[in-house]
Amino acid sequence: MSISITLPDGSVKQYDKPVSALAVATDISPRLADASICAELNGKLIDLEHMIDSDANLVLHTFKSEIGKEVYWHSTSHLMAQAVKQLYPEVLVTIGPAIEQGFYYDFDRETPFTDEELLLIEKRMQELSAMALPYARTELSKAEAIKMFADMGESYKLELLDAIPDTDIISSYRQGDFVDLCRGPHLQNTSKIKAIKLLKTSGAYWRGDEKNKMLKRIYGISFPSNKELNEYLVFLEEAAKRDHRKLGKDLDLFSINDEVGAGLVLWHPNGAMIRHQIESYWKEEHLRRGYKLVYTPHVGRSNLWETSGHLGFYKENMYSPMQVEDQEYYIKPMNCPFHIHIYNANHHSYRELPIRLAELGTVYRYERSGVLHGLMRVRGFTQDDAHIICTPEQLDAEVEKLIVFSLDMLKHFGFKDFMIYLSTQPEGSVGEKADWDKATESLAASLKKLDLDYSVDEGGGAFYGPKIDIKIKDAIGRAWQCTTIQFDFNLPKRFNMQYIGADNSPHQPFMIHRAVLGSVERFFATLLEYHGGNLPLWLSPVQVMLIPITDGQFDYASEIMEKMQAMGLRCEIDSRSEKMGYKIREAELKKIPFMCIVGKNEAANNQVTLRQHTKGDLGTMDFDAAIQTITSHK
RNA sequence: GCCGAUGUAGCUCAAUGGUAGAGCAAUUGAUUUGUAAUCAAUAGGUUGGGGGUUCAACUCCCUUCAUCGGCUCCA
Repeated sequence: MSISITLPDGSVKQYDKPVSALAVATDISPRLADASICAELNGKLIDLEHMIDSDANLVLHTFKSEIGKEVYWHSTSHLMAQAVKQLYPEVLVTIGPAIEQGFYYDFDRETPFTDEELLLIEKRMQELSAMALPYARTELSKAEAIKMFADMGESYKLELLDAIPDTDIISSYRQGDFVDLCRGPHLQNTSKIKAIKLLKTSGAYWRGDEKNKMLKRIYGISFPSNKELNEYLVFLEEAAKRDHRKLGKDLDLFSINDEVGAGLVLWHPNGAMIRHQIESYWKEEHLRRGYKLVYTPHVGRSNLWETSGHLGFYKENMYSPMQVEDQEYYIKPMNCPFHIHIYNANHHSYRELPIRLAELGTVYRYERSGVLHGLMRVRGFTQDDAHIICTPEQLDAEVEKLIVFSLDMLKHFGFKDFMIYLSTQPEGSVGEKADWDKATESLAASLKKLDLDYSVDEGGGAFYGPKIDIKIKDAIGRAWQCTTIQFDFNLPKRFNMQYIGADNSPHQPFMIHRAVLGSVERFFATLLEYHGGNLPLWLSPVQVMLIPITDGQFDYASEIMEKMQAMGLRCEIDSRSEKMGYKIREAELKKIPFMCIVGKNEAANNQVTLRQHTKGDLGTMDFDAAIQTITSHK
């Protein structure tokens, strides 16, 4: 008997009898064996103890791989469930998966877990880890599994089993006195889990449905060493410093005020200047690419929203109507109906298409109180909206242009990592299947042509059309949707949009609804977090702070400031009676890109001393040289 | 909306039922300074709002609003 095991580097190991993945790892190096978490046998995940009895490709996973982390955290969630069951036997277990950063487990328990209890659970987990309990896999029939979990009184597990076909083989994992329904794989034993931190608790609906009972969730994370855990905790602290809500306060960019209302943003002068720069750039780019700018009202008659269908499908996100001379008006949650009426105000020939109407349109949506989040999720926000109205033949080219445009613009702001999603037809959608297929293919084809990685969100489209979304991550790795490119099979029909074709008869155009930044508020927040508040020169509200060393240089500093302002630089003078070090410190804390220090020497020689934010002193130089240095930064 | 936590001066935070306080910021004065905090004085509060318990409430209870972390939903 001969078994050949091929490893990812192409090397082959020969065995004359069945061998475990762990043994193969040991043959490569004992250190690898120690670090290994699980393995992938011909693409299927297995436990390290799994015996390999025929030729196979084998990949060993350590904590370095995503899969390794996932299994590690999943095993930790089992460990946590064991600790919880030991401490609180009355609690029922439900599910406990690994997530992007750590794991959670949902429990059914009347009282919430307190911080003190979290510490107790953590301590028990450490004790259980020290016992090095093996994670033992058992395979059983569904009937056996039902009996086992019924005997244990774990009703949620029975509910999960219900969804599994009767003939399937079920696996369970047992460590010590705890057994859980689980596909696996798992770590060899609990001692592999070295550093544990339970982070927070929350409520979570059973199976994610708000009609179901709310369970008590515990989130945690674990690492193979304390060093890694500490690094992670430091990362969280660093991320908190980049939080746009903190930066917004520290840099005096915006505020949200109780008395004004939740989810309504006040843009302070500094924030407004940044926003102005974003919007100016946005408008220029749109004009360069054949868009027409439009402006539309903030409210519209109820008839409009009836025609558009919003009162049917979007009402719970709309504010109550206001009465004006016996007519009902609604504040707008979207800009589309207005743009369509601009299109419909005239007849259009196929020769005019595509028509691209763009607007920074402020909309208001009712968001449930628990979901508001700084600038990321608000109740009044400005979409960088546009509607592209085109013929079916123009579709592919327009979609491709849009994706290129979106990525170009996001890159201009410094973003590099995007997550792209293609969402397809959901249940209960409007429009013809053939149209959906064509539009979805068009989206997919463009993404492929541009060689972009994307995930498919099956059935995740809007009810009116498929879409492409681009998401960007915030400081702690939460993804927020920015760009969205959505087809609309609904509104062109509802508003009877038409163009006259080459055949001299009316046709219904295709419409794409899109936002590149998503909303100015959310984009601003993401931008701020991405740069940690250290915005590039072109976006900084104050670009240069002039720092006279004594009152004697105030006039000279004013002269410099006027010259800079004439060149379009945004600068201010710190004329307070403070020491230079103090003024520098303040300018650094305000993250102003450049400081221009002028003392006796500079004034006498018509020079300035430049200092760059976070970089320090750049030396004394002539005015022109300083300008050149400053403007060489974008 | 649901689960949990939190709400004290502009900001960051003290004060566990017994006279609301500190640092920074602000104002005023002094200081005229060479690369991340000069010194002093002054002012700043219905302790988120409302109600209750108590001789007495920042502190305990109820309610409401907001914020934070999740769930659900979404740009």
